Amino acid sequence: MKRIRIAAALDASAPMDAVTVMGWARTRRDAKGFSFLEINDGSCLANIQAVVDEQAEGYADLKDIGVGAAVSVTGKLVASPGKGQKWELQAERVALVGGADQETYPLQKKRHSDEFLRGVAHLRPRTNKYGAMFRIRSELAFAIHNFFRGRGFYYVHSPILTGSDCEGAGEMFRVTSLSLDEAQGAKEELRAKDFFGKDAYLTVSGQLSAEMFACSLGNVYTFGPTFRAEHSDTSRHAAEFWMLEPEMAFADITDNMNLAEDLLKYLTEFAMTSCAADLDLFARFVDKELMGNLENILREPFVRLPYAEAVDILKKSGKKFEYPVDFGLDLQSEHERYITEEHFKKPVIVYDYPKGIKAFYMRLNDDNETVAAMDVLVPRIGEIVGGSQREERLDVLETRISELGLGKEEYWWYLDIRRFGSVPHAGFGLGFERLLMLMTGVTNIRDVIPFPRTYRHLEF
RNA sequence: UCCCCGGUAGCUCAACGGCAGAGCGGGUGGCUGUUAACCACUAGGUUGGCGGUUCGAAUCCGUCCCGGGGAGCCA
Repeated sequence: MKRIRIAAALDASAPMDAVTVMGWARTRRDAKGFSFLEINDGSCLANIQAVVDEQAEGYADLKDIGVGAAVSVTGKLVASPGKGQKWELQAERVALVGGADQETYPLQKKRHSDEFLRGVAHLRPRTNKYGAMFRIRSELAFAIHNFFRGRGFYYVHSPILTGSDCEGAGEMFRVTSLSLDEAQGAKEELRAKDFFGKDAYLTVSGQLSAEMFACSLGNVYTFGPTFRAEHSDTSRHAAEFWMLEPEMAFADITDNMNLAEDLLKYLTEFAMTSCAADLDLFARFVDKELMGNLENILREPFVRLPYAEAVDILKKSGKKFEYPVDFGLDLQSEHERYITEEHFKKPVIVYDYPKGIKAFYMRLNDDNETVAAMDVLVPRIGEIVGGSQREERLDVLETRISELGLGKEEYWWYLDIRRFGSVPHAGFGLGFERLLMLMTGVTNIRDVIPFPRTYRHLEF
């Protein structure tokens, strides 16, 4: 089947003969003796308009070609006399490839609500909005690889199955090969019977793996699915999501902040230039302020704000917050939003958090009170990046582990990297879905994932 | 897990204690180089489930289910 993608056809510089387009009908407008058929094949947002007159082969099939039907049209690509499109396809032959019953096909020739489309997630990429979304998702994934490859980072495939329950980032999904019938008996017996002979989980983070490889290959990143069994039922959480986690050896928290800022600016610029047509849909129909917000990311350096100063700003704001503000307490959503949306009105990197509210592996600062952690806060999303310089001193790390009541044995390999050729290193995690929400103005994570998995929802 | 809002035709919604409606979509016919075309006709409902109050419930109450928003936790 020789065919031309619609994106290529609409981009033609001259008329063409014997062009075949295959795709799904978006709408059909009948006139006496001929019809306009709009076809989309997913290659771009735009449809191609085919003009089918009654002489064309297969004209009789046209009555069965409604919204959603798969069709093949062969003809001449000619300049369109009508308004709204440069090129159109003068059909010589039309064929119905796969019909769609108009009474039961769920998608109509009009706008649907996001809630409704979630119920037909298998069909929603056929809509303009979700087609655009998933093209942008694909493009930005490639942009991430481009960015890191261009800077000499290696892509590490961190494991998805893990035997350590100490990745330290929330509730984990347990993985077992035992059937429900076999899963009876004492814990030790079950472990012995199970596939790995020990407890197994789905990863919640690739960070620990990335640290190991940073301390070998230098600069690396992981980018893949991660899983959290939190009962978080919100528009910003999913049980399965993609996370990007770069890690750099011989790097400190400032290098880390620079990398995060460069990355966000690169991806923003990339989206605006390489996904312009698809992004425009979101700017027009989803978030009127989208382009302004994206330009705001590019325009100026991000604010770099020590946690202690953030607390001062919040205390002096005169704002009534639901949750208390004080040194040593974590910043709540409302606080982060105030700082980035109201006070600075641009991305803010908050760093040097009190050690009590951060993970054990973050590097203890000389003040003995704070750790070299950094969060990038952006308007509308809140925290998009969270990272730190890692504790590279064996004794300090061991003390932190025991302070927090964690078992040293579990971490033997993690500690080994501090035992043998330890170096300062730093990295961060970026939620890919939250990045997509930032880039498109979409406010629900379920609408930036092809088939979202959330608490109590495992459909498709 | 907690708080708030909602569930009525395929979709988006109206009716808010007294005969269940509109727009869009579907079907049929017409018309036009049309642009989410246009015009006419037409089909389509156990008002989320169960129970209660009432002469009478889509409407009030209870409960369960589902959807949305917010919070916590985080990415």
